[in-house]
Amino acid sequence: MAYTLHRGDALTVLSGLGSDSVDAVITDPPYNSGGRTSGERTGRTARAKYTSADAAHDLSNFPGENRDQRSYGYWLTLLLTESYRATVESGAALVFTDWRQLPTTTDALQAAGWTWRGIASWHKPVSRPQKGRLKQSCEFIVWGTKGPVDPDRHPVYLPGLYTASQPRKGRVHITQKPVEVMQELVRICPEGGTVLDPFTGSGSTGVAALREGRHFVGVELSDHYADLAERRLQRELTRDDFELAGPEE
Amino acid sequence: MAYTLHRGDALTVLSGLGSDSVDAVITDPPYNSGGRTSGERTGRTARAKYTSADAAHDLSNFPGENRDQRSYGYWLTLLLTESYRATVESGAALVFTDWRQLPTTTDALQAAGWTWRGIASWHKPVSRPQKGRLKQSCEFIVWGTKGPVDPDRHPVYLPGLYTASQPRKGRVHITQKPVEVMQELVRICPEGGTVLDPFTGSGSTGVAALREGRHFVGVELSDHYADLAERRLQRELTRDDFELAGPEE
DNA sequence: CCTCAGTTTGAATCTAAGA
DNA sequence: CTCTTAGATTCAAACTGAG
Repeated sequence: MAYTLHRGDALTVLSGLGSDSVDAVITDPPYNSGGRTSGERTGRTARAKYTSADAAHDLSNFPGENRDQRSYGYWLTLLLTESYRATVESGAALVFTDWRQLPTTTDALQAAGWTWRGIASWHKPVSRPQKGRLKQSCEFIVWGTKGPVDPDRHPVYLPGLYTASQPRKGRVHITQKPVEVMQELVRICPEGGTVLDPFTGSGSTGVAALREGRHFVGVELSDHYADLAERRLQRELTRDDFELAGPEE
Repeated sequence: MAYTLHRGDALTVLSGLGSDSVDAVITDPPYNSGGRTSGERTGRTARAKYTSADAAHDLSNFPGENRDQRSYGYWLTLLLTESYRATVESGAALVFTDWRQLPTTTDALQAAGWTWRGIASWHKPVSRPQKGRLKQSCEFIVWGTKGPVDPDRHPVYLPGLYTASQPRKGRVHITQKPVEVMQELVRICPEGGTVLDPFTGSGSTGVAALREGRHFVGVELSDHYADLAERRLQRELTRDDFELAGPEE
């Protein structure tokens, strides 16, 4: 298995990728959510929006959270359009989103040419309860394919609900996804194929891909997170070479 | 506890309901999904769409499944607008939907004046796996309130994920919801308050409301299902009188 | 290696005060 | 007025560390 990590803006890097060069796009774009007013959504940092006021941790901020609603949809469409071009026929796209951006995400996916196939839920057992409300304990995975599903070429059965808490020990990103969830999801890509994640962050998608025998192509804008991802991906390869066992963080 | 069951078209009956007369609207409208083309969606009956050809059960068909996409959204907006009028300030609406109609449902809810508050998931563990795909094992509950949430008047904490299989034994409606899920959801209505369900079907929402100490107002167009619902609701009241314990179906 | 008690915190959400 | 910042809320999972 091998990986490539591009440093730079997702749209710019994607437009340089070859057509039909990846088998699946699995990514967690900035949600651009978190606030009732436009000012609250666009004028605050991700850290200010998404970390509890009483949290003691000191995780780094991440960029891309300052678009208004209209331009968020437009930008996501452009991004998914370039991803579509880079993906082979009958390849899949899996896009994380929260409840607020779910309709925008399904619109963008379809506008970009993908055939929308469904919505899966990621349930986080540890989430803040709210008086007088239903808890927001799920994030969502909007998914689609480039053209028809080809079940014979890649006969995999995946769940529609994933339950896992965010990593706590060794967590390095505010919105870091659990590797065990990503390991299930990367199986939508055929073994030996290539997974693309235009928003690599700390690299959980890549780690999962390598562990499951898929190649990985990532893009990350922030140097801080690109360094982190590089380290985690490198360690994964080394571990692979020496056939070490045992769980990572 | 008491219930009222209106027989007739939901929109017509709702427009006759008094303003601010109910505390929560909890309903499962016809999804109008289940086909990729407009022809597939509108040309087949609900029974043909939602049951396998070899299913042994003999569930009655239900109407309201023949709208095209645009008019489905329009109709749902009208319905939620009338429901909004009938609901007290800070009352809640909980609307079931499948993945295909989710964006239309959040649009309709907001167009009708409700403040959209979130999306909860209902997970059905027993659902058909699909080769090359993520399983569609979740339906969704889009919810909102009429104006601000009033957590002090009604301090309840509800989950964001509900897990239960569709009733199999004793199931009388194609899309019948598990009573245990509905019993959790009706708690969004203050105790002693009134729950409205414009698509009563076999009456699971009403049964749950009565069991949890809420009044119930239902509307059902089909005589077949209205009779069934009437019987189940009546039995619930009788059981209540004699204080019988133990599970139903 | 287990149990048990104690601690921490969440892609939240809202109010009130300050600038 | 608007925009920003600080503070309060609260359940349960997941982790810590002692015995």
